[in-house]
Amino acid sequence: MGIDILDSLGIKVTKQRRAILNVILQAEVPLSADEIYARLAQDGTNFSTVYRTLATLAEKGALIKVGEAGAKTLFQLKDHTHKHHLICTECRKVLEIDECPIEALSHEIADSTGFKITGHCLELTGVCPSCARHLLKDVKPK
Amino acid sequence: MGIDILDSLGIKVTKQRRAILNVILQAEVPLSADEIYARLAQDGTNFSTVYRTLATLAEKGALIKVGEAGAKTLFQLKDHTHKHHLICTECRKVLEIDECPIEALSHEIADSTGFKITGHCLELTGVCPSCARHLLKDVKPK
DNA sequence: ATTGTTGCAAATAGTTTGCATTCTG
DNA sequence: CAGAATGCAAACTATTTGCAACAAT
Repeated sequence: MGIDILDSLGIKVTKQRRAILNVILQAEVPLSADEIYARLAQDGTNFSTVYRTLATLAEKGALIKVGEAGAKTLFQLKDHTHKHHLICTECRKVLEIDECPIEALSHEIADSTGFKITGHCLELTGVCPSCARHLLKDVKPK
Repeated sequence: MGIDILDSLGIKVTKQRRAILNVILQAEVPLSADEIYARLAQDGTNFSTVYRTLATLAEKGALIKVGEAGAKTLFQLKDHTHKHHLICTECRKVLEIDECPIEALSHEIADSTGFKITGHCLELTGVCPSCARHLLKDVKPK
């Protein structure tokens, strides 16, 4: 599983890369490098390898980076079915959003700016219902 | 200049804060902490103070953070006139985009998810005309 | 056999923090 | 004057890199 993906990118198929890709394939949400590393612990894959593999996969276009400015980078499959995220600023829970109002916009912008548009990132932040409840009771910790 | 902003946030007006805010007010594009620090060099404002001030201003809602995941955080005024960005992946040039197709979307999403939507971030990436030209000639460096 | 990939440890980059000092309201 | 803000240096966190050993094509 995932071998075909690695193969089709024209990079060597190694045990580590398969393992990393599997973690990502099995995840329902975008993961950070250290979350991926944690789920890999038994396999004895090195942290540097995780970073290098993620960088390679992102460069080859198999993964995309998401996440807020200044926060840990999250990685997810560059999915055919294009998804955006809604992130809870309290607990960091991530929800997927279906709509993507950008495709249309991007042609327009390419024309007016001369840029070759290669990607976009749309993220909404908010407070999820469960955190909202806690915030009402407790004084906000930290 | 900018004093009224600080005042209205209910925080103390100091020389450093005024200087930092002025740099931001005068910038036409979002700036990173170190860019702000650089433009402040003569004023002898400390780097920590820059970070602390930016954090405070962002917390109070006067600034927003933008920028790609994993890259340096950029700060800009939270403008009434809501702007998004188009960033060149080669030279990091930043262009502003006028349209914001999100406002409408966010009500819809708030309803369906129960989240209280507090913000959003939309960014497009691409290659600017000038970098596109260079990429044609040179082999891409690095 | 050759070249790309990995592990390890050390280096960076960006950002945050503790504490004594200084300044604003 | 009291509490908030600053400077400085040191701590952190996330990420990257040099190099020798190793594995995939």
